[in-house]
Amino acid sequence: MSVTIRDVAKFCGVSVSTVSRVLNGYTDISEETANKVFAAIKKLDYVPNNTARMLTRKDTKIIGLTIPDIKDPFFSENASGAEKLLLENGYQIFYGNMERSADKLLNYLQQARQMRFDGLIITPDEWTEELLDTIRRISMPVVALRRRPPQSSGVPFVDNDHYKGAMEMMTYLTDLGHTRIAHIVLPTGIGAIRREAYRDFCQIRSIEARDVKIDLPANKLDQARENGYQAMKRIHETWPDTTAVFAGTDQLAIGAMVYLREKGLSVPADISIAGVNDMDYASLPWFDLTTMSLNRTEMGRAAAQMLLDIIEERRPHPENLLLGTSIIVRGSTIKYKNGG
Amino acid sequence: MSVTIRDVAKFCGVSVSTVSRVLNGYTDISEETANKVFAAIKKLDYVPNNTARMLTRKDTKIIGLTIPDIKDPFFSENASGAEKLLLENGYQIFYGNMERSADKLLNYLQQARQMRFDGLIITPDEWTEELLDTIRRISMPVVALRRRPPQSSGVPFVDNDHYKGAMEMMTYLTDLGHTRIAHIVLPTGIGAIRREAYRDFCQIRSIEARDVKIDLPANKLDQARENGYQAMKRIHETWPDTTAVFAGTDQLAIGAMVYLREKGLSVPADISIAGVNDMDYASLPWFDLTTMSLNRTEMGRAAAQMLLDIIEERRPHPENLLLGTSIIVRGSTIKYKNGG
DNA sequence: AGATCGTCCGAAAACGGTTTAGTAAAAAGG
DNA sequence: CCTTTTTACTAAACCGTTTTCGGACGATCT
Repeated sequence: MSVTIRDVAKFCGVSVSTVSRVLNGYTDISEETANKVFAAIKKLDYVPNNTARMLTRKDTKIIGLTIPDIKDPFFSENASGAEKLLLENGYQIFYGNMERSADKLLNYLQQARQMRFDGLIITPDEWTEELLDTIRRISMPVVALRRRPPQSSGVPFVDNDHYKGAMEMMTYLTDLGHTRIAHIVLPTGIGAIRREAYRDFCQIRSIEARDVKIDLPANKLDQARENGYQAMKRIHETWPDTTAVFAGTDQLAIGAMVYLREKGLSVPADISIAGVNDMDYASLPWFDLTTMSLNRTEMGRAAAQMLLDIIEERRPHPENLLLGTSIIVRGSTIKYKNGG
Repeated sequence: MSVTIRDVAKFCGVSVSTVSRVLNGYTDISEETANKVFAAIKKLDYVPNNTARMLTRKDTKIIGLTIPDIKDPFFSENASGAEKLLLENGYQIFYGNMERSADKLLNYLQQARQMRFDGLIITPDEWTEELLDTIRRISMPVVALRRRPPQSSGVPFVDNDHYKGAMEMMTYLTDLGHTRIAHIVLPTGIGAIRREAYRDFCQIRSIEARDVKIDLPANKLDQARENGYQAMKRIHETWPDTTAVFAGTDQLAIGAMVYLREKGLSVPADISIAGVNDMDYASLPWFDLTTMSLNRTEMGRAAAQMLLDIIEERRPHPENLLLGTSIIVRGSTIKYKNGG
């Protein structure tokens, strides 16, 4: 069919192993032979068959990277951060789009095993027993992104420090003078962590905790805006004197804004709103949204670095990594004005 | 290292070829043997080595899918449409994130060749000679998405019918009574097609063509909003009596709205605005954007179908495919009111 | 001159599957 | 009862690389 290493060898009258050596940059080759081989390769338009190469070598230089939902730009940025570092280190990336399905993930892990990937970066929506079991069985380096695995699993992971971030946001809001602050909680592990921070904060400052949890399963978060709307409605009906809302997502924040707009309330004059993520349209003048910004690409990069460290055995048991977040202050939050 | 087909064979006292046959569903196997083999596979937790399998077979059941920019949700939806169909047909998808770089694409094609993919769906930003040459050399089925290749290339492609869609949009706007309609042109092939439609339309209806082209290279379209702003500025300064704007993208449309907002002009009272794509936030009440909606997932699906047809030789030379678009009417466009 | 040492290269054995060709035993046909 | 066909399986070649081991040959040392 296509031209093989044997053709190249024959063409320039050397052995197959010599050609292989040249290709892999061995030094025990005379310059003359090397040149002959390179010329032949170009002439015959020879391209090594990677599947054959993978078969003999123990490594494949492929690492798998799962994306929970390819339509969500957040994950895309995660991915591109990881990709960059991996490419620089000579690895190929095999993306897997999970579409928020646990089965797809399980299936992807099997594929990864069949193809003998060198490692995996995964972002499961949930850590089930079955998942942990599969990870154990495929016996390949895995690092987790954005969803903390059980400690017992031994899977290292990287995420933003949502606890600290939420604390900072709450500090910022109270510094503005707000004391009646509601919180819209995502139905995910991250949501839980931020709620913990929120409640801890409320307790420390002795202010009332007003959190509302989105009641959607984690695999349907794409209707975030509608949920923000509903959550804001509940907040407004339950605690009408709320002066600030910390939403678990910019999407939720904007959903909340839609509700307020309908009710004729204005942001930030009547109520301050903050989100999380710094999505690209958060800065539009209509929203001008104060938000807790996460290190999107940096996270992916860090996870990739951690994985490489494991694969190339620079570190046997890397610890978990929590990246810092920052508050981006925009116009949707202002000082609390008594009776204003 | 890990358990191979030979281990399975030994374990249940049959030959390697028998196990292979069982795995591949051959019928000349007694039920008894088959069961023994399946049991052994489960017991030993055997997983076939896909790289070895790929080496002997001529097909790999892998198809490559390039994404120009993983951060752009438009392409993501393309991809997920294609992915669905391909998975259903037993293919794995190997995504390639091009980050708008022609070099990355070239490199990806080389990889595809080394790994012996069965086929490729690509969305190049530009059709260069080098690209065409590489496609020719890798000799594998390719279909193009969203960027029309030169006819001579023989590469089939699928896209939305932008010419027809633009015509429809212009018809819609003139039906509303507008005659001074500006058009913001994308600096891509698609932009050119729509401009052609726009100009043809203007000529037919004897109205003035007012098109402004974004002067950004195709690989920097992420600043679309800023460009929409600038384009609207130019329109407003050049033709202050413009009553409607057809923007090449929702992003551009929103950028235009930002400008108008700054100038104290209101949409749609002072000027009607329409976009293209029906991005998820187009429906937000602040924008409520009339838009030309494209078949995002359907496109990907169609391209995948076309590729499968070629690979499985159902069709030797598929023609190009142009999908229909539709106008989604929202509040950003209204009837032209003379002196209103 | 013989022993020792580098340098450059080749033969052959993997790697883990698939597939072709063939065979022994059982069933069917005459 | 002998031949043909079918059934259920196996041996071995093959896919295209990498890698180990060793060999030839010229240079250097004693």
